[in-house]
Order: sequence, then structure tokens, then C-alpha cells
Amino acid sequence: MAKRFRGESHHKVDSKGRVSIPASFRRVLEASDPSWSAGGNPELVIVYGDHRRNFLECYTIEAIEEVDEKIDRLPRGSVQRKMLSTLFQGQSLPTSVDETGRLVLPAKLRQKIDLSDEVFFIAAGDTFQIWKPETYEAEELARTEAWLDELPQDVDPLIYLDGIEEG
Amino acid sequence: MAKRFRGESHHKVDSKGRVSIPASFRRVLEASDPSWSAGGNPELVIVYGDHRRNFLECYTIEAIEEVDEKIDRLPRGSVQRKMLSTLFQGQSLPTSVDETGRLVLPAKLRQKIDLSDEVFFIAAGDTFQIWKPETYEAEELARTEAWLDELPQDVDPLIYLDGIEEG
DNA sequence: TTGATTTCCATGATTTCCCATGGCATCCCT
DNA sequence: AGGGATGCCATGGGAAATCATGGAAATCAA
Repeated sequence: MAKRFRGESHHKVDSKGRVSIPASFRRVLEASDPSWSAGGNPELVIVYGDHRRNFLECYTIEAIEEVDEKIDRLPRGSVQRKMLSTLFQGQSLPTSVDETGRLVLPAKLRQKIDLSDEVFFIAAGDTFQIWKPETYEAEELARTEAWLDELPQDVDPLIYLDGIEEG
Repeated sequence: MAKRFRGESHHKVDSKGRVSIPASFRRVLEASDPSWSAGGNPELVIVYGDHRRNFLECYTIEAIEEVDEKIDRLPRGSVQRKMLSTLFQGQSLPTSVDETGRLVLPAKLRQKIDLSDEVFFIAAGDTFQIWKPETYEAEELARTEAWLDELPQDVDPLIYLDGIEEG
């Protein structure tokens, strides 16, 4: 994993579905696109998945190529291969960042996660996610907090970093 | 594998069987046709297979040549060779995209997968498939979702990428 | 000739490209 | 330290190019 996304932020979506992506994310996209060169526009792949998924996941070229290659290695005709191919190669959209640092979310994708005029970006390792802010707060944040709440008072979540079993 | 198809979309079929191919798929067909040159119309091969197959699979020239070569290498007279030859060389149709980006599905093929006035395209690695939307939803999509449903709650399907056994 | 192709032309809807602006942070000069 | 000047960042708007789709005319096959 070359560079890593980090951070979160809110941005506006205009009437054409254009959204500025966090500047620091752009640097990672550039560094992780083998065919990018200074002055050019980095490419990326937006994986939106089936109808239950309520956020968009953005892969750098390197990250998605790793996925593609792994899919290639699964036995042709196997259930897993078919499923993963649908998920990552079918239910996805190849695109690129424009010169002003934006990407375009087609109406179809905006509707899918019910976007109105604002989005929430959050880093997730070598991918980043795009959420409708309200959805994120209601679902993900709540989930994270619930998990933290369940921890015994004096336990620091850091202990899980070393792979200790979750209770 | 040169370029890869990615994405899915719905298109209209007119009374003459013409269908627009997703623009991004055209770019892949062009890049994977050795004899294509700017301004020309890329060729491709539609494999429709036997009566059980309810979708059409479209191969780029490079992809189908790879298949052809593999078939050539099988022992002449072997059952496998005969079968694969029938499937890929017999039950298939070489064609090309026209100047407006469409391809023509002859009545025979449309009837085979029971197409009416709309089709569904979905990428699958180095080929893409053409489905009757209803069939896709009823069979494939349902299958994918059922598979996802069976996954333990918070397991990401990505774990299968590393070849871990399916439960 | 008669239905079925194939070509060619037409058009509304997107999508892409190009140009423009205000805000904020940084750098630099004096 | 003040006060631009500079440059990147987020955001908008209009023009131009591309896309998806429809229909008419020209060609073909039998």
C-alpha cells in the first residue's frame, strides 16, 4: 500500500454532481496512479456495490488493480469469482479527477446514496468513502460509538491494535 | 489483459435490434482490436452459447483470440476441443460497432435471451455481458444478494480475495 | 418485390471542457 | 510587524463535444 488516505471533510455537490475532493486525497490518488504525471489528472474507481450499500468507496488505481488481479486468480466459473467480479468490476465506475480537483458523481450514484447538496468524505486506509452526511452520522458514527461504549470503562481501544481477540 | 471493462448500464433496443454500447466499453473494444485505428469501428465477437445460457457474452478481438489459441492447443479430436470449439467458434457471432457506437443484435439472438426493448450491460473482466434486465435481476442479482446475505454480519466480501475457504 | 439490413442524417440530453471568482493560508519585502 | 503579493483551494457558470436514440433513405437477399 503506497500512500494512505487520512482525514475526513465535508464538501458541496453542485447541480452537475461535481464535488471537490479533499486536497490531501488528491495527492494520494496521484501517487497511486501509475500513469499519472505532474499536471495530469489522476484516475480512480468508485465502487458502489449493490443496493444495500449506502456509501461510495473510492479506490486508487493501484488498489483496484490489486483487487482485479486477485479476482483474475480465482478459478474461472467459481461462485466467488463471479460475485466479486460483479461487485468490483460491474458495480463500479471508472473516472478521474478534473483539473480543478473535482470528480463528477453521475445522477445514478447520487440517487443511490440519496445525496442532496453535501457530501462527507472519510479516509479508510487505501480507499476513501463518500457518504451522505446524515447517513454517516446515523449509521456509522453510531456504530463506532456503540462499539466504544461496550468496552469496559478502563479499556483503551489501542489494545486491539496488536490483534488481541475481540470479546 | 490490456484494458478491462468496468461498470454497468441500461440501454434501449430499437425495432431493428440496434443497441448503443456504453461509451466506456467502446474505448476498451477499440484498444483491444489490433486492427482498429482512430476513426474506425472496433470489431468484437458475441458468444451466445447453448440454449441454457440466458445472456450474451461479448469478447474483444484480443480476448477471443486468446480463447481460440487455447482451443488450438487442445488435442485434435478430444471431446473438450470439440465442445469448446462449438461453444466459442460455432455458437458465436463476429460483428462490429457502427459509427454511432451501436451494435446490431439479430432477431435470432434477441429471441434467444428474450429481449424486448431494453438491455442491461455489465462488465466482467475482459468481457462484458448483455442481459434482459428482468432476467438479470431475477437470476444474477438475486444470486449475488443471497450470497452477500449469507456472509456473517460484518464480514467484508473482500476476504474471499485471498482465497479463504467459503463457509 | 418485399421484408430485412445497412447507411446516413437528426436531435435532445448529458457530460466534458474551459474560464471565472472569493476565501484562506503562506511567503516575502520593507 | 504590517501589508501586500502569491498560490492553492472550493465552488460556479457557460460553451462545446459526446452520447443515446430515433427515423428515413439506400441496399441487399431471395
